[in-house]
Amino acid sequence: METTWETELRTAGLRVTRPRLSVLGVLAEHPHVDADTIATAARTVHPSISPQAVYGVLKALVGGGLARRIEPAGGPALYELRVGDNHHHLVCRGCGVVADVDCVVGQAPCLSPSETAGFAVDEAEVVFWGLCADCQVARRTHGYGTNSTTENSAIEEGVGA
Amino acid sequence: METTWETELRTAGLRVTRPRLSVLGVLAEHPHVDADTIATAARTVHPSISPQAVYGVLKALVGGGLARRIEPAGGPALYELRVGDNHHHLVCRGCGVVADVDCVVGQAPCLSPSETAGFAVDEAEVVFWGLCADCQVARRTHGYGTNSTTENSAIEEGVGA
DNA sequence: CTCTTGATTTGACTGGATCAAAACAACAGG
DNA sequence: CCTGTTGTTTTGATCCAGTCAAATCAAGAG
Repeated sequence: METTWETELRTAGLRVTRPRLSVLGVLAEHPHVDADTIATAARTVHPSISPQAVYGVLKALVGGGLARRIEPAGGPALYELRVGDNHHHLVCRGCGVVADVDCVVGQAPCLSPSETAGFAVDEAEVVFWGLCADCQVARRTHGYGTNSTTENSAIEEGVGA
Repeated sequence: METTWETELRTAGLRVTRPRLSVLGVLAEHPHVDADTIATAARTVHPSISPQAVYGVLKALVGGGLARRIEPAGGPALYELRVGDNHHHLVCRGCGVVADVDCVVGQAPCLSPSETAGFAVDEAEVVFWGLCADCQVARRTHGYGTNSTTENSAIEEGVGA
């Protein structure tokens, strides 16, 4: 598998280094994670990696088109490997879990606002806010979100496609 | 005009204070501004207002449903008075200008992802990214975005409805 | 006018992210 | 295989938006 990443890195004109492979490994296992979680997870594979190195790697990956950065309001930025297929996200207000959703209605509608006001639009970003299944249960059970504040990153869930 | 805001504040169960009226005044003139710009502008009317007071006021306004907070990726949070009508935003990658757009296709489509993955969705946030008219010209003229970095807030532009 | 309660001020602090310079490693060429 | 160049990683400092807590102050009820 790593061979694939090596190829992709080279194709993007990036050198193949241990930190980069570690980060790619983490991203492959966890679809939506923040920089800090990536650093922690990557350290199990490559102990000496520093948080700043992770930022550098992520910047390089995003720049090279291997990863995508998403920034849900009110939280740290998350990174994912799914690039190229324009898909959107479901974010849980309770625990911060992010799930993928394929483009809402086919392909085109997402990219055409009624009035562009002179803007040259190149991307439509759609974020659905709500409560994930777990948080709905928690809220009904304990009266108010309980398992919420504890872990609001590092968790992930893949759905679309 | 202030009378209206006084009424709205009271209706929301909030006290009518000078800082609040100042902030509302700024928001009425500038549809999409960040907290810092609001503080600066409000100071022309009420010199002694502190940045933290602005955060407090904004929090109160958002909590009371008088203002809405939007957080475009990569920039500080912006605030606007248009609440209740679900409209979306066009953000310029060059200068950060934000313009309003009415709901893409009528009302409903915005709220139905193809797969909810068990989520109870309550809001669909749509952000269109692109280049505003000015930045398109600037980019074509100077080869690369020029008037960009200088002012990326405090500017605003109203369009939809 | 006075009192209560909520709002503002002041000042310190957090967390995510960026920057710059120095140490280091990938990989092309000999 | 060895060497040099150049892009990466490290280290450490720094920035900015935003938050928190205690003290002061003013809105509005009585």
